[in-house]
Amino acid sequence: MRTLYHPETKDIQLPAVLYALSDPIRLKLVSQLSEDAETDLELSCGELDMGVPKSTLSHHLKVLRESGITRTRLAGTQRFVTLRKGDLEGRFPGLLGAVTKAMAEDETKTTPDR
Amino acid sequence: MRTLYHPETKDIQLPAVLYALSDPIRLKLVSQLSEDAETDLELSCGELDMGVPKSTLSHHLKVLRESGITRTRLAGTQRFVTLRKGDLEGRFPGLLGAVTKAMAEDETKTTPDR
DNA sequence: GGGAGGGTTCGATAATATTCGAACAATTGA
DNA sequence: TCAATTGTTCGAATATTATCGAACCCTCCC
Repeated sequence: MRTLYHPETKDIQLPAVLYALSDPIRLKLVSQLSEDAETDLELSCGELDMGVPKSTLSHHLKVLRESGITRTRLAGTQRFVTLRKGDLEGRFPGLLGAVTKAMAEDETKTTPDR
Repeated sequence: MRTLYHPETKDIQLPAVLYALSDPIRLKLVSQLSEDAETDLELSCGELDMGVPKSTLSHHLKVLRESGITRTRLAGTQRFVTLRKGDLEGRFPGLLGAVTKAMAEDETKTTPDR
C-alpha cells in the first residue's frame, strides 16, 4: 500500500457518499470526525474506537475514503483521518451538515448504542 | 396487500433513509417526485418511468416507502406516490433539500443517463 | 537486524440486495 | 361475469456487503 486512493472533489459521487453514510458504524465515525474537525484535530485510526476489530474498522474507513468523505494522511506508522468538509460542502452543499446535525439530534433524544 | 407499511415520522431512521437514497434509480425517483411536489402533483407508479420492469420499480418504491421517504396512497387500481417532504424536513432538516439540489446540479453539468 | 506499534489485505462465511419473469391480487368497466 | 389495467409478490439467480481472524507490510527505534 503505497498510496491511498482519494477521489478528486469533482469525482465524488452522490450515490457513493449516501451509501457510505448509510451504515451505523460509518455514520458514527463521521460523527466523531465531525466533532474533532471543529478544533482542526486529526484522528488516527486507533483513536476511532468503534468497538470492532481493526480489520473491520479499516474496511469502513476505506469505504469512507474511497467515497470521498474522508481524507487519510500517512504519517509514519499512523494514518490520520479527517473529514473532507470543504470538498463535500462544495460538491453537495448542506448535505454533510444535515447528516451530522441529524445524528447529533438523535444522540440527545436516545442514547441507544450498538 | 391490504395496507402499505409506512413508518411514523418519529420512527424514520437516518441510516435507512441514506441507504434508500444511495441507489441511482431510487435517487432518480426522488428527483422526479421532488419536481412534481412543487405543484402538489401526485404520480402514479406507471408515470414513474425508469426504464426497468415493473417488478423492479415496485421493489425500489417499496424501499423508499418503508424507509419513510415516500408515501403511497391507494386509489383504485393505482397507487399514487408522493415525497414525505414535510416529515423528512421535520426529522432531518435540510437533508432532502441538499440531496435533491445536488442531483439537480449534477443534471445540469452532465446529462449522462444510465 | 529485529522487534514493536499501527494498519492493511486476504480469505472465508454469512447476510442482504438487486434484478426480472411469471404468477397473482384488486379494482374498474363493459 | 370477464377482461383489462395497475401493481405486488414469489422465486431464483447473481452480486455485493459486512465481519473478523490470520497473515502480512511499513516505519520507527533500539
